[in-house]
Amino acid sequence: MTYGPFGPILGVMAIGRPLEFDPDIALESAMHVFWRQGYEASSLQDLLGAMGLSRSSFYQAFESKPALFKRCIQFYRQGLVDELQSKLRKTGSGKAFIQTLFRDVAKETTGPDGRRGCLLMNTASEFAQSDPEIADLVSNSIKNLTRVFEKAVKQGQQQGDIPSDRNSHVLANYLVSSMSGLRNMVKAGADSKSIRQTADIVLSALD
Amino acid sequence: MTYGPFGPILGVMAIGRPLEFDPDIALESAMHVFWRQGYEASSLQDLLGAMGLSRSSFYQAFESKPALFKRCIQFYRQGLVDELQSKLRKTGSGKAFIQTLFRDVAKETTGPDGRRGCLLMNTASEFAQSDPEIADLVSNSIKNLTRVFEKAVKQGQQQGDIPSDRNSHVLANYLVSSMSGLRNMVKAGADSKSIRQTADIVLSALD
DNA sequence: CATATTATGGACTGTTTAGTCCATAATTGG
DNA sequence: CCAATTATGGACTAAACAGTCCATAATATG
Repeated sequence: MTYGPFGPILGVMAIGRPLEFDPDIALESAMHVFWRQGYEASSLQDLLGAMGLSRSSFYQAFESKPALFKRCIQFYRQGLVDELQSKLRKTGSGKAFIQTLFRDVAKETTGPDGRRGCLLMNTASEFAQSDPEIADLVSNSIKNLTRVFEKAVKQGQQQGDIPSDRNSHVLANYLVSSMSGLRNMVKAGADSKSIRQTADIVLSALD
Repeated sequence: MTYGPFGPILGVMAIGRPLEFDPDIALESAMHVFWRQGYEASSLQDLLGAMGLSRSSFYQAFESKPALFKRCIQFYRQGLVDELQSKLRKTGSGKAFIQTLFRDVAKETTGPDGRRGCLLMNTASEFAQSDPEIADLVSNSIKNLTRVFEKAVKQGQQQGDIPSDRNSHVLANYLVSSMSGLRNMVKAGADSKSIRQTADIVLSALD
């Protein structure tokens, strides 16, 4: 019994011809296309090119363009939340974690991956409430994200770096909103210096 | 000599068959479509329907879809800046003007025109820097907008309502960024109460 | 080696897209 | 009333769009 490059899963060998691509890598490639260009501006051809798939393989594996997009959002959310939680753990200080996060937005003005914002906020902007399923997906993802910020705020309060009389949930909402605004300023063409200055004012709410 | 409904301008009677529509009203109708749906999601058919024009009349008067969009952005910017300046004048207090503006975002969660954000920020989000002409248009429009905020901040400082040791330009950038974030939270589905709470934290930077 | 099953490549489809063209209508000026 | 000019309606076009279909390839199992 031989094993294909992407099987077996849980010891169950798939029957029939094996996939010639890694679905997770293809999904991630598609995510980057949507992240850079948005949903409407990403054609199936763009996506197939980035994923390295033929139409047949794509439709067999991902059902449709909207279905792919929804999976991309979940994939993005998962990666983002994991990354933030890991950073928070490593940093130790709740306040320092938040400060670094906001100050680093100034770095997003350069490079090939600069000025692409956050996929969740980009999607909120593109769809607003026009598609209920996507609205739900975005809303829930942002709630997840907010929970990480809230955790960081509470940690900062316990560590004596953030005033304890503040409502951590409200502060977390404020941070998410501010991050969204900051990143949209980057998209609008703001330079690194003004982003950094704005970030510092945002952060002054934690003092 | 008779006068058509939209002529003459400056006493010059146009030769040939007169327009059957008001170009400014048509432009405004198109603007609302782009505002609600974004550029890519607005088909020519959507636009023609809203403007009440045939294809021929449209292309004769507005050249192309991208050309129309650019005019819509300028139209929006003009209206927005005029409206804000008028409000600032009427309010008298620079700080109160800013406070009202931010607190009123909470009202944007309801009604048919709710959750559509700001056309300029929506466009920044949709295009980022992918189209140089649009990037320029958005960047300049935001600068205009920022100038109004800066004026309000300076006024507030002269009136003793905002600390004078703060850089008014940096504060203005912060306010524009925060407004963008707040409105994107509205698009993401945030409720009126949390928007109001976030707005109040944003405004605490003026104390 | 045969059969069952799934994956793949490429051709194909119907729809929608932005944009063009032309015959006709409505106006001004002579 | 006629010529010049501009506007309009509607048919038309070529390209792009998302999605389908089918013949063939590659694997596992018996």
